[in-house]
Order: sequence, then C-alpha cells, then structure tokens
Amino acid sequence: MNFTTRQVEIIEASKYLIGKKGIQNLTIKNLAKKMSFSEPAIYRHFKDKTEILKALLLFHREIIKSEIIKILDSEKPSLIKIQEIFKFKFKHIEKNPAFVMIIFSETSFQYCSVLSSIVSKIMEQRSKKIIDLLKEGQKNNEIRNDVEAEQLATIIMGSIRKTILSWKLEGFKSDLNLEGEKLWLTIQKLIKK
Amino acid sequence: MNFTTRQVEIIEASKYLIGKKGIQNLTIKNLAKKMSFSEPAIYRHFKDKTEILKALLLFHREIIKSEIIKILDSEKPSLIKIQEIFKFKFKHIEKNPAFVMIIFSETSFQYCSVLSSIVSKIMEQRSKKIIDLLKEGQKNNEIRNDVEAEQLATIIMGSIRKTILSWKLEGFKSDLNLEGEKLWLTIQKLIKK
DNA sequence: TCAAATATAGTTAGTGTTTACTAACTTTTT
DNA sequence: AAAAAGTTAGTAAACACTAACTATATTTGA
Repeated sequence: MNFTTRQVEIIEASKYLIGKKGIQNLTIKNLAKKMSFSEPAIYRHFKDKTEILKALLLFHREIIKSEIIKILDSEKPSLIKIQEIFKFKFKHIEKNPAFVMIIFSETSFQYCSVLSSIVSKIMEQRSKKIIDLLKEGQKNNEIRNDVEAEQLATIIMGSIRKTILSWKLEGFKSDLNLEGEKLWLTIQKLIKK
Repeated sequence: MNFTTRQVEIIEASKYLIGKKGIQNLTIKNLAKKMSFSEPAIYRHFKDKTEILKALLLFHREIIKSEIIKILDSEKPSLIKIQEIFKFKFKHIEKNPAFVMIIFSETSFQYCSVLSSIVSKIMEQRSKKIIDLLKEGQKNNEIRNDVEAEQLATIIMGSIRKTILSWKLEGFKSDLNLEGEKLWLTIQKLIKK
C-alpha cells in the first residue's frame, strides 16, 4: 500500500482518464499520453493494467476509510454520525467524479475477479459500519426499532447510490450536495424515532 | 420495434451471453458461435453491434412496460400497486439475470451515447410512474405526506437496485425474492401513513 | 574523492491477440 | 429470376504487453 511518487502520479492520471470518459478510456496508450511518456514506461511502475486499477481502488479506499473512522470515533449521537457520513459521501463524489465511474463499474470489472472482489469487499465493509451505527442508534432510542437495521442500511446506501447515478445520467448537471441534503431530510424523517 | 424471428433469436442469444459473463462477453464471435452460424451472418440481421444492444434494451423495455401498465390499470390501492411493481421487479430479475448485467452497465454504455440515453430514459420513465403512484397514495391518505414523493421514489428504486446489486456481488446465492419481500416490509412500514 | 559499476527509468520498434466489420461468393427460399 | 440468408477469407484498428537498447541517477570501492 506504499506507492512511489510516480505510481501516485499514474494513479492520479488514471483517475483523470476514468473520470473523463469512463473505465474504457483507461488504456495504456491514453495513460502514457497523459503522463507524456511512452507506453512501456508505465510498465516500469506497474506490472500490468490490473495492478493500476487495484492500486487506484486501494489508494482511494484508504482516504475514505480514514475519513469515516474520524466520524465514527467522535462522541456524537448515531443519527448525527450517519448524517455526517451522508454529507461526506456526496462531497467526496462531487470532488472525485472518477470515483463515481469506478463505483458503478462492477460490471466492467467482472472479467477480473481480483478487482470485482475488491469493489465487493469495500461495499460490504461500508454496509457493516452503517448497520452497526443504525443498531447503536436503535439502542439509544434515536432510530426506530420496528424495522431491521440491515434493511435500513440497504435503503440508505441504495438511495445514496441512486441519487448519484441519476446525477451521473443527467450529465452531472444538478447540484449533487443539494440533492444529498434533500435526501437526508427525507431519510431522517423516515428512520428517526 | 418489430423484429424478425431471427432478430429475436439473436436478441435471446445476446441476453444469454450477457447473463453468463457480462457485457464484455457479448462479442460477434461468441454470438455467432451461440447461434451456430458464421460471424458475417449476424450482419444480415443487424447493421452493427450497437443495433443489437439497442434492440435488446427496447425489446425488454416493452415486456416490462406492458406488465407495469397492467398493474397500474387495476383498481387497487396505490400501496398495493407499488407492492406489485416491487414483486414483479424482483421476480423478473431472478428470471432474467442478463437484465441485471444490462441494468448495471450504464458505465459500459458510456462510450455509446445512443445506448446510455436509452438506459437513462428507461430509468426516468420508471421513476415518473413510481412518483405518480406515490402522489396518488399521498392524496388518498395511504402514504405519509410529510415527505416528498420524489425522494420516496429515489429511496424505493435505490433500495431495490442495492438489493439486486448485493445479490449479484454475492454470486446470486441468496433468494432474491425473499430479500425483496423483506425489503418491502420495511419500505411499507416507512412510507405508509 | 572520484571513476567505475549498477540500478533506475526512460526510449524505439514490434508482437500477438482480439475486435468489429466487409468483400465476394454460394446456397436457399420465394 | 431475384431476393434473402448464409458461407469463406480477410482487413484495419485497438489493445496489452515485451525485447532490446539508452540515458541518467545512485551507490560503491580504491
């Protein structure tokens, strides 16, 4: 998980390319052009293309993970914590459109079990954290407990994804943070006790 | 939108290939093999590969549309109608795994604006129908009206997608219809008055 | 301290494979 | 007779990746 400066540069360039035209825009040729050196030079820094995508996923996972841990470690009520994770997700996506492409490209990764299992694991870990938070909230009487935390987590994560997807399909036109806030107000009303 | 028998056969074969190994498994070569004739023969029935995917999307859209209209035209309460659409979606997906792949491959279609706009339009139309149903339900005092119908639609559609996605990422192991029923029970509790 | 040795990071030129698609011909159906 | 639906053989482009070479730092040993 320790990357050289050049490796980070290549990861950033990959992010740029994916963000602009999707996964299929990440070719060694385009990457080399963006880095303004030759194609074989890429292979001095990464064994193959899969390693680049793997690095991209892991690099970003760490950034997000540390941010979420910061939120979880605070001494705030569960509902506020969920709200903060909510806000962070939308802010992060708006800043890193490349990551949207990656999030929605489980299908593109299907040919490569290594990558799809990384995406799958990331999603599972996120789910777990949300579920724990919801259970905590239910215990503290902040969140209604006539419904299962697992289902609530599905609803929360699903609606976040859907909002982001609609934003993407509409060509990133609307204000994603605003959409996120509107969604949160509704979610909050539905789940709080 | 009128397809010949051979065209329908090719659409079915495409569905099979995508369902098995994803979009990237749909190549003219594989398609020809599955149809047990030569590659150029495909081009006697479709101008190019994009036309095949377009046909696949439109063909299925019609099937789903007619089913949903049947539900909408009945004289049942809105909440029951939503439940029926809910059930239908899960049943349909379990029967047609290929369609899951297509639903989750907006990214793969990004290179082709024709295809991505079809997917985008299908989603938008579905959204509209759900929103109308929810508004109807709010008017009839079946559904809580302290939240916007648009947001509820996002939550409903998002959580359906998320449930299907988890099922897919887990390798289609769990009972999708059961998951759907569990989700509905929760959604119902959250949205009804 | 400084030249030789070595490791690092780049180059050009090219390979083999896969891809969608076509030209030209043949068989089958109408 | 002609239209429709198939065939073989092939093309051009895109792709990930490699071999072999070169320039540039970095390390090492007298």
